[in-house]
Amino acid sequence: MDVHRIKVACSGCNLRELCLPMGLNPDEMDKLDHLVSTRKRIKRGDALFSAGDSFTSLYAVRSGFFKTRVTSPDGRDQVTGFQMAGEIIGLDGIVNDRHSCDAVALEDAEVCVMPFDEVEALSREFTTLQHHVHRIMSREIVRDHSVMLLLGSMRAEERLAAFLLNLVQRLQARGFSPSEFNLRMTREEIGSYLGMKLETVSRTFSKFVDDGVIEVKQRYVHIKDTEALRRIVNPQTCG
Amino acid sequence: MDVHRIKVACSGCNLRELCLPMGLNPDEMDKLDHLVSTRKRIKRGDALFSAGDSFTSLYAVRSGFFKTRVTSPDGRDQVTGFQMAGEIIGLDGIVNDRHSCDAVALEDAEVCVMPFDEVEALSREFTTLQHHVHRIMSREIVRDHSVMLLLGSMRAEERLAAFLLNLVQRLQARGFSPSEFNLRMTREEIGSYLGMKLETVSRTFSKFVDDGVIEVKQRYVHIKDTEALRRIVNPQTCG
DNA sequence: CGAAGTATTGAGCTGCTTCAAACGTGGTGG
DNA sequence: CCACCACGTTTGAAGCAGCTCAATACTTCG
Repeated sequence: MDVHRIKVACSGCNLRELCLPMGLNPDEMDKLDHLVSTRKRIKRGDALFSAGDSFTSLYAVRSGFFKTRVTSPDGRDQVTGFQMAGEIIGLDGIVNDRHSCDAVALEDAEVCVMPFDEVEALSREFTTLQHHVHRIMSREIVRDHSVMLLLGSMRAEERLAAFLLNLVQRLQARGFSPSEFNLRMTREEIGSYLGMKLETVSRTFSKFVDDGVIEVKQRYVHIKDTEALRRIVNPQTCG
Repeated sequence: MDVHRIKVACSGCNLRELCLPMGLNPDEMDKLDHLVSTRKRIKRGDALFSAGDSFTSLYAVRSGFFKTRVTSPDGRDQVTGFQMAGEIIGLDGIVNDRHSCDAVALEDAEVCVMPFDEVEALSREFTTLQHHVHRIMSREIVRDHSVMLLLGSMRAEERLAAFLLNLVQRLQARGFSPSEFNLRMTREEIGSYLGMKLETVSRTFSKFVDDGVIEVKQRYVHIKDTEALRRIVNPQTCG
């Protein structure tokens, strides 16, 4: 666990409009800079934390890409999310002072460490920050509900289409192309997230390619027809 | 929307050890009593709130039983949870100031209304309450992750067994029998929650009955062999 | 008592999984 | 530098868990 102390400021971070400092005024931003005093590098394949680890901090992804996953007592894994720059990891740990999932870097990554007791202390001072923390947790709950909808009532093609649209939308919010990107995760990890087997993920990709909706070369994906993907997610919406 | 003003106190509530006031000292409890000044009755089948409604308050279930559900643009429903006495509903609304799901009473119910801006104000005063609110949101996130595990990687029998065990465990925490209860929801609602069709739910119940694990008569369920249910959820855990 | 909603059960079908084989691809060490 | 190996991906073929469709029965309530 090597924590690199790097002089860092939220106020100068290019993610400040996506991340925790969103909407804070300069004064509040100053205080936040003090809170987020350390960063931590995680190498590809390493865990930022694991289920059972004691909970101390939230983490803001500064660069790189993570997956979170839960494991059942008999060893089955479920990927519960993929996190990219500006997103917050670790909220699962608050309730029991222990993490209940693993957070694994899918590529070399860097996170901002935010000790949770300091987050709480600062939240008591600044209404804006307090409300923002609440919004971040609520957003996670709403996101989880939409994953439940996906897992509970969509078919394989709909799941993959929804996944691609969600990914591209988040990448676009970060200034990347709305039509092409490189996946950071394997077919198996996508499958785990979407509740399907890796072979089904692969076949569904191939189906989309055959239909001219996307181009795929290994991890590279080019979305040729976003509207077609939308139609796949929302079949026969008439009216 | 008829709001009944009832003189009510958290301090005298028999759910205080399960609900929001959990772990507060008498002084803090007094303040909370002031916050939770109104209750609201909801008749069976009616919605406490619906997706799109503006968000103002959290609700603590005082009596009765709710389901929450999300609906996709093309009209598919997914039940995201069942809530019983002492549980908090409405956290989904914080992020966008609008609710993103429906909360529907499965039987005549009563909730304590907690205006969220007052919850936030009081949280700034009392560290205990602040942390407790965070824990409640975190608990919801952890719960959602375990539902994702269920939906993403369990088979029908495992899902239903996990569902029954979870239900009975929560009922037990409220002083009810650990082995028998009446379901408040239909097979279809169970199926929606568990990502299976109502016929499959019914067949799986019948299977459990044939195996001597439970007795079922319509909504009534008697768990005859809890360990067997545990073994179904966690197959071949060797060691 | 009748009607609407809920539950059970059967039979056939299908979408996804399983099992298997072959094919990249990227990293490593001879 | 290239051969090799581990890992990830694609594709095929067969099987099956859960779905669909359908008929019947039970329960509740006006």
